[in-house]
Amino acid sequence: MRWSQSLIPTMKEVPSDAEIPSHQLMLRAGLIRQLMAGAYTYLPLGYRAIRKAAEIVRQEMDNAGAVELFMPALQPIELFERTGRKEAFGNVLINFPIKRRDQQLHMALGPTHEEVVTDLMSKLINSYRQLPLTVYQIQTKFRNEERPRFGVLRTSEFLMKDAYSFGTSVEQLDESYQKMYDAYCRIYSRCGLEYIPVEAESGPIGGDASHEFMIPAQNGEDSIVRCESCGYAANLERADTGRSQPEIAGKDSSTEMQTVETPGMGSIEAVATFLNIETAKMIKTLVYLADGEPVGVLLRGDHEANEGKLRRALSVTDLELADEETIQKVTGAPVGFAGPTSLKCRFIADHDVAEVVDGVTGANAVDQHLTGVNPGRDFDLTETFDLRNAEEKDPCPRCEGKLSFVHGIEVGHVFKLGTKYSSSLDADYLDEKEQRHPIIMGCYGIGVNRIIAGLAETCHDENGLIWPMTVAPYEVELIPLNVKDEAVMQEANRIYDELKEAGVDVLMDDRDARPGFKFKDADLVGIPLKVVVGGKGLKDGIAEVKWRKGGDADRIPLAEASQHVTQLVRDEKQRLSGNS
RNA sequence: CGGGGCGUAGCGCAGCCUGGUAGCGCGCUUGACUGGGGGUCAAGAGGUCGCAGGUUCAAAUCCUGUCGCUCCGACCA
Repeated sequence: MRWSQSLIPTMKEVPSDAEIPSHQLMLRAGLIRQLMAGAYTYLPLGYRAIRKAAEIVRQEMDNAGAVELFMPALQPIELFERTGRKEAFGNVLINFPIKRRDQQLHMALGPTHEEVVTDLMSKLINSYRQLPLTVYQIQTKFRNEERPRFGVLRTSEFLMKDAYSFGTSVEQLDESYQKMYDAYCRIYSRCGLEYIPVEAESGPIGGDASHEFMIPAQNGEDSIVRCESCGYAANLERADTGRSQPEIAGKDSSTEMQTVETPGMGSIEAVATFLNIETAKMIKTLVYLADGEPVGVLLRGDHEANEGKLRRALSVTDLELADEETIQKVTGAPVGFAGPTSLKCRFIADHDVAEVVDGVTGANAVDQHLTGVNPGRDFDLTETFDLRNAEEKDPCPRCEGKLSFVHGIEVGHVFKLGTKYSSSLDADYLDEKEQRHPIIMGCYGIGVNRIIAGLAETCHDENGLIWPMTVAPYEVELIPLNVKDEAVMQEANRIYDELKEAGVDVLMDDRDARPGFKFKDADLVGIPLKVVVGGKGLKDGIAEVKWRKGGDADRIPLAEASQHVTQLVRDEKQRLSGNS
């Protein structure tokens, strides 16, 4: 492609709306342009990168034995009603009524396709002999994001590869899951991404195993908890801590429990400041509604509740913070003054609560707190749980190590679904004995746009993007320095034709611009290999070949230039693809 | 959904407080020079100041409303 014939609107200045590097660079390098909040056009360069990433995904899916199909983005709302996800998605599900003749139809734009595939399979699968089966598609998904942000990272419309496995047994599911897991690892390495597979919360959907694939990045939305010594890695939502139930520490303390006035101080911060104590001295009491029943949750003042852990500890599916009315009823006080000593409902406590000695907690009365409170003495405490978010330096759940944190961008998620959808949508098969069973499913997603955004976010320097060879919109940028110099153009055109002939994706900057200008644009756009043909080199009969990522230029005789470059491109792609 | 910020030329911004001719840099067009890291000179084009209402002789500027974008937080099968 000749630059002059393409549409590559590079920008020298940083658009004011873009905050994070990937957003700024994708805009500046002419990859994308915004239509509205959460919706972007992929310009020629951006779209080529998307297609390259999608092709890698496609190849690895095919290799893993999945078959590609293509489902409608338009879906009847009834399917979501049957699985209960119209409710679960709520406002995130884009849906609307449309008129067709004298009928009123209600449709949704697919936020994902569990319903549609499961419905499909309920019609196509009858026998265990047809299973296992894994299908996938690469398709646009729609979600009404409450808050689109970070440029292309969180949008209302995005390209996703979603795969679904169908099997007759947990063993088949495990096998499909493992194949997808392995394929994902290959996909991210081939894309030149640094990635971490982490244990993940599978959400209300359930399932006993789930992994997310994360790109470690400063601006990632997710917090990843890691152990350097054993390699344990989990999403903060899911991360266990290696803490165990401690001795109940203060039950023999001689400090007396006392009531103190804390007018208007309904927050941990306010009370701690007022009493001039550490927040770790406080016992925070949160009131939740667990499957409709009020439950008190005790945490140390400086800790955060982890709702996934709470759900598991309480064995409930529905969990939300209680409303003011419930809190008033259970504590006899407005929000902010709850404590365990006279709570009118059951409560559970985190391990660290047991270690608080002479602590401070709510008195279950307006504008009053209690000091000198000791677990086991002033309120019953015999059993404690891991209920809070992991924190830096917590003990690892798997070894003797300590936990540390990194931020990550989620680029993939695999999980075992079980029979949630097959049960509600009647996707059954008959086994050898003519018994009917729901199909056991798994589901596996990859955000294709996020691969691109993740690369932009992590692979760049102060001058611009630096693409890996496998996903780069073009593999080689050919830069004739003076378009008006016939000798230069003759050589450049020859090399351009030869590279194209050899199957190399080459972009030639044939614009009549000054060299410095073209160099700057080349750096911004980040094509991995640059070939410069200019007057100076021409005199010596050479072209300069240089990697975008750095290093000196190689002077290659003009006659060998295209062959040399073709080999470099092949070697680099080979390197990123490993042995496959 | 709660809290902040910003809407003035394609992009980045000034002007608004204290009402009276709409400006700067980059980009764009034409020409000349120039030609190895965003070059120089000259001449140009480009704006319902987000939108609607109000106050005023007069509104980019003051008031009210509204829409959009954005950041922080909540939410995110």
